[in-house]
Amino acid sequence: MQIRNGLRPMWWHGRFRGCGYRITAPREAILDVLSKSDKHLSAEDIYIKIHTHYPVIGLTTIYRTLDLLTNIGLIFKFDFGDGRARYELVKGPKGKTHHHHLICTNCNRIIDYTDFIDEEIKLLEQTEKKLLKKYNFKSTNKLIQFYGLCEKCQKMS
Amino acid sequence: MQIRNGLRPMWWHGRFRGCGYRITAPREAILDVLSKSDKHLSAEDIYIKIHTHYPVIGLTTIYRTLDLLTNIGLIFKFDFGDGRARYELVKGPKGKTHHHHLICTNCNRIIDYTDFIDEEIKLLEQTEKKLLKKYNFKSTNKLIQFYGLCEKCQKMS
DNA sequence: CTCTTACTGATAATGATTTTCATTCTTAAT
DNA sequence: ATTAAGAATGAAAATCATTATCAGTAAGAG
Ligand SMILES: [Mn+2]
Ligand SMILES: [Mn+2]
Ligand SMILES: [Zn+2]
Ligand SMILES: [Zn+2]
Repeated sequence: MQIRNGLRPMWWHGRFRGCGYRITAPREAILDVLSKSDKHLSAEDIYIKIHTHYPVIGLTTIYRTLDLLTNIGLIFKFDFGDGRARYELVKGPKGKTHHHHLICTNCNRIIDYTDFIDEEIKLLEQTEKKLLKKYNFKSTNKLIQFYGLCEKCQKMS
Repeated sequence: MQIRNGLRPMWWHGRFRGCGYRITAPREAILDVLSKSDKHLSAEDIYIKIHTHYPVIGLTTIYRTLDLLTNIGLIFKFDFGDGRARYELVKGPKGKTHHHHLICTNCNRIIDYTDFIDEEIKLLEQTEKKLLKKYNFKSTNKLIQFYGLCEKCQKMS
């Protein structure tokens, strides 16, 4: 397959080894695509990006790998309501982890927003504690999304 | 078809007429099922419930009607990540509108929670305003969900 | 009651994701 | 470096929720 661009271990190799997973060309390629994009890519998006360079890698493997990466917590899987899952590296280049999404219900544009998050996070963590007490529900993830119209789509309506 | 249980106009008839929609037996049946359940029903759930009594109504119509009801704002459509959409009347019997969801990622149980919402809503509305200013994004809906393990599933792990 | 056309349901189509299974490749052990 | 075990892969077929088609039905305005 010969995709490896050098044998230097990448930052995620350790995590993989620790879980008993093998490091393979498709996995390298997929993580590479994800880490070089700031978009919210679907499985097919990734497939197409990789396919131009390495036609060998199949869509099945993309799905399997994305599942794996989601499970070990390296990527987030989102559903923005357009019928296909979208994926995003948990840590962007600068380690910015927490952000939420604005979703235009007209053109499906996704806007990341990281502002005003501190208060949100604080409140949500409080809430999590209360939920644990009252419902015995141990929350591990929280999801916040705003649906509406983006600037462009407001003008057209 | 003859499902109408009486000719008395229901609370939602006005809304329907106003939008130019017709009042039909399948629509009555679907709204009836939804208003008598406190669960989060999928299209098929509803189909099965109705089908025992009125085998005439097809799944296609269920989907179409749920779409319609979602669009005119009578019901909410949710995706809890199990591959099928789930629906819920916007107003419960007592008019309780705002609530969010705890989702067990192990057994898929959904817990409604209405506690601690006031602060949340307040914060979110603040945030909405800020988002409008900064991104010119006009939010119409917000979604909050907590993912984690319910009481039962914590014990088993 | 009649007419227009919104609504319906059977059926087929779609399209994202999963399953299957024979083959290939990673990697730990020799 | 060689080898052996089994994890990972990809082509193809299968799933399965949702949507599109289309000819027939019925709501409801006049
Ligand atoms: Mn994002
Ligand atoms: Mn609910
Ligand atoms: Zn838009
Ligand atoms: Zn559970």
